[in-house]
Amino acid sequence: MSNQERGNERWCCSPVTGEPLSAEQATDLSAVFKALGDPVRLRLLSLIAAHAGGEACVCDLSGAFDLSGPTISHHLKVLREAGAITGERRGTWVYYRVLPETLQRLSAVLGPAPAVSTSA
Amino acid sequence: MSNQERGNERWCCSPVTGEPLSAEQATDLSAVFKALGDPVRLRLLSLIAAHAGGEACVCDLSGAFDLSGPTISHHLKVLREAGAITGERRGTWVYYRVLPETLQRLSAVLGPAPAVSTSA
DNA sequence: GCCTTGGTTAGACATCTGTCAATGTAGAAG
DNA sequence: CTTCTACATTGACAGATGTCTAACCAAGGC
Repeated sequence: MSNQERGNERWCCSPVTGEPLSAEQATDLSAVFKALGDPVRLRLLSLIAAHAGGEACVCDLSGAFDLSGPTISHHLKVLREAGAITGERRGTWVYYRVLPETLQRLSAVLGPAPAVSTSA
Repeated sequence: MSNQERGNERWCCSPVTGEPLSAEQATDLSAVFKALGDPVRLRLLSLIAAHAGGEACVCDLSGAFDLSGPTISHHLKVLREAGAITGERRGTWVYYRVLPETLQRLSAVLGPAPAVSTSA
């Protein structure tokens, strides 16, 4: 089996308790987990997600950390490249927002996830 | 690790879309995400979870990788220390199994929570 | 006792990662 | 055009991480 293309095979999958991940699926998913595997990035993500309007500019975020601007910028880039967030420039500021489908994918893999409404 | 004050404060939390994680929660959770942030470990986890009986010995696992025994052992240790799996020796073999509550905790944080109230 | 098999531990080493200071860029405001 | 603010990129560096080989421990079987 497993003639996986970038379709469902590779991106969506039953929980790990179902059948084992292929090497490709694991590589793919672990890249996102890795991005979340840093306290700063995980907090950045949650700050963005929880911010009013579902988006936040860097200026809203950097105040929560004792880190330099470039470091925050670096972490945001990692999250962006992992597909966890997107950034859009509006005027002087850059607004970030979460990409829910990426997080849902992880959630689905991890577990018996709370019954999600909108089908698979 | 083990006995942290398991008041819901630190261990359980609403999805990131709810309210931002505290620094401690983020540190705690990111450690587990980090453990899953490696293709080999993620596949190990899924192989264990999907194995018959919910457990697998190292001999069942190492065949799936082009890695030395010690390397597999190292990854299993990382997963164990992150609280994702446990290992138990029975006779000659060591059997590993998944700790579902850890995975569920991650899933809960990531999850868009069943459409409760879309307050934001 | 002595091997053999299954697995972990200990070092060693190259690569990756998080951080910062310095510099660069995009837009707004004089 | 110049300058200021908001962010990003570059380059450097210490520390973490993944991998290996070699050595070690545990359980059986001879």
